[in-house]
Amino acid sequence: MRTHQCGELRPEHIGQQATLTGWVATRREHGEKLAFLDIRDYTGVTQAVVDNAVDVRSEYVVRVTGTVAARPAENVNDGLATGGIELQDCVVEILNIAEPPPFPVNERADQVAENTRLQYRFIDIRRERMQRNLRLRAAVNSAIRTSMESQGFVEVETPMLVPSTPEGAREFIVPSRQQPGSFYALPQSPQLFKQLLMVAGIDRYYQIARCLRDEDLRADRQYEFMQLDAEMSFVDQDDVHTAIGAAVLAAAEAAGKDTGGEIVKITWHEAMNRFGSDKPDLRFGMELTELTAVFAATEFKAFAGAHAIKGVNAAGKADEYGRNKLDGMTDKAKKMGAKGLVWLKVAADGALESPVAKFLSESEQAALKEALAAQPGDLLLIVADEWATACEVLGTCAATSAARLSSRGRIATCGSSTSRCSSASMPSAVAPSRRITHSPSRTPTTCTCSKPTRWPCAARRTTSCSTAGSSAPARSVSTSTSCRRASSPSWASATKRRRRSSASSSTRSASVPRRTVASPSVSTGWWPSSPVRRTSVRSSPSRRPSRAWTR
RNA sequence: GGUCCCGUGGUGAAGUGGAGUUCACGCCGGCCUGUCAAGCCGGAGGUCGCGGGUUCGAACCCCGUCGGGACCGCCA
Repeated sequence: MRTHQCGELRPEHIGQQATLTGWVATRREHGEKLAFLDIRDYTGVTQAVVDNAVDVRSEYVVRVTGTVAARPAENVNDGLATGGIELQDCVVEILNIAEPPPFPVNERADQVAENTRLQYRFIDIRRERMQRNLRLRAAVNSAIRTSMESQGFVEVETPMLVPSTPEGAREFIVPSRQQPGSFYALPQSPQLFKQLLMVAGIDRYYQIARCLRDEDLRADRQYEFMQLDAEMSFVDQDDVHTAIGAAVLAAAEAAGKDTGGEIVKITWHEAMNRFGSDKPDLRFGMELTELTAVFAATEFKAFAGAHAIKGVNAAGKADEYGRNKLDGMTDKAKKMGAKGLVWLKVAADGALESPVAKFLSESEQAALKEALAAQPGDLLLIVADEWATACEVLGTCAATSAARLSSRGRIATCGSSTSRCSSASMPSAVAPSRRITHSPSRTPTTCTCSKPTRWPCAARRTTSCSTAGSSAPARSVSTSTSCRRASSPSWASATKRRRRSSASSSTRSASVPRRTVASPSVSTGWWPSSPVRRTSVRSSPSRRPSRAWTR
């Protein structure tokens, strides 16, 4: 059908006959006879010079046979990988005609409403960027698999149709045809099964698992996402870090990132202490400074007797932050549980400008400036509170102002890790075109895709380590590869939730009224599933009111 | 469940009470033999989401409704 692909031909092919297949990306006509056609496939475009009248339009699918020729020196296109050559004496065969596309099949489509792009997904994916994203995703997944397998992990797929699992999120449910009134749940994560695998002696399990959570959407949140899920037997914490770290590095390298070959380890305590966050962004250095000693003997009531006093220097930000912004930041700090937020601006003469400056002695002001390495134009932020509160609040302030800098390009961020990437995958999360009423007359097959799958930007790493009850000592890790929100619950709160959740799971699993009648034989692999009669879609009744699913 | 924002040719935008809905890209036709987002000339394409109201007059204001989006609640 073809001898080469559209991004393949180079000057070394000059003189050869070549046949290309692809889509007509653009057509530039000169008179009745001469036309330049850009033929596109996923590898790139090649210019074909057609000097016989052929009526081809945008997005026609064609096969072009011609001779690879050097372009005249003045017509070489350096912006194109194939720009040194062109196909001449072409015979064009139209394989399929096409209507004009509803939006341009190039980077301009980034401006087009997402719903329109989703409606014509087959056109959208023709675009270079979308092709690249899909292939990037495949490369990352492949690198993860290779890494995990080289470390002795066994890929095991767990079922999609399962009984309800006791986790925090609402589950998608699937009605049972055989047993009306009973439902399967779609897994929020493969949590339960992997521990059984450890008990069963698999030793090392992994899976790039699809997780489904029926929670309300956000711009960067989706109904379904993928997560690297793993479980290991007979290991300690370092073994887990090493194994998963290798996979994360492999994934980053597959994405073309320079990793330095190492993941820096710091303890949670150190992360909180230095950055006020359990997910610190090490790209900017706004570290928190311990100021408790500076104000040990202070008469300023807000500082006296505080468990911890932490400060951060937002260098050069004094002018940027007016009273309004500072008040807003103070409000935010209070909402986070702090008693207040002290700010001080360093004036040109080095004096501290602040509502509270008069309460601080000369020596305290001097020590403060020294501790924070304050220079004129700097904005100093201080929180005196419980240690955790002080750290967390200041960490948030620092991250906010750093993000503000980043968005203005004043901090170099590593590309895609902060920018929102366009959707790369097929629209996997299908949403009903209108509200599902769960009436028998309306079936989900009428659904249209309304929500894209947005694929990894900042991969949020949720690393959970838990030992599996009566099994061999095991460690589990889930590394989410989807864009969950950066403001998602902290490690501490997540842990609390997990404990609550798992505490309820033991009682819950007994209290869920499972049907013991002959279960439909669902061959999802190795685990027999059976539908469960549901009166609540919530898996954790202690946290939310039951909700009848009978509407 | 809540708050806010947006619906104008195929696409993206402008127009916020009064002249003929405007512009760019795309599309169709003509001219054009070295373009590469080709160029020049001409043309077609609109229920201004829908319904009601206010007004001499509504794309514009009000009410309702449908659709979309952002955020909060929610979400390992």
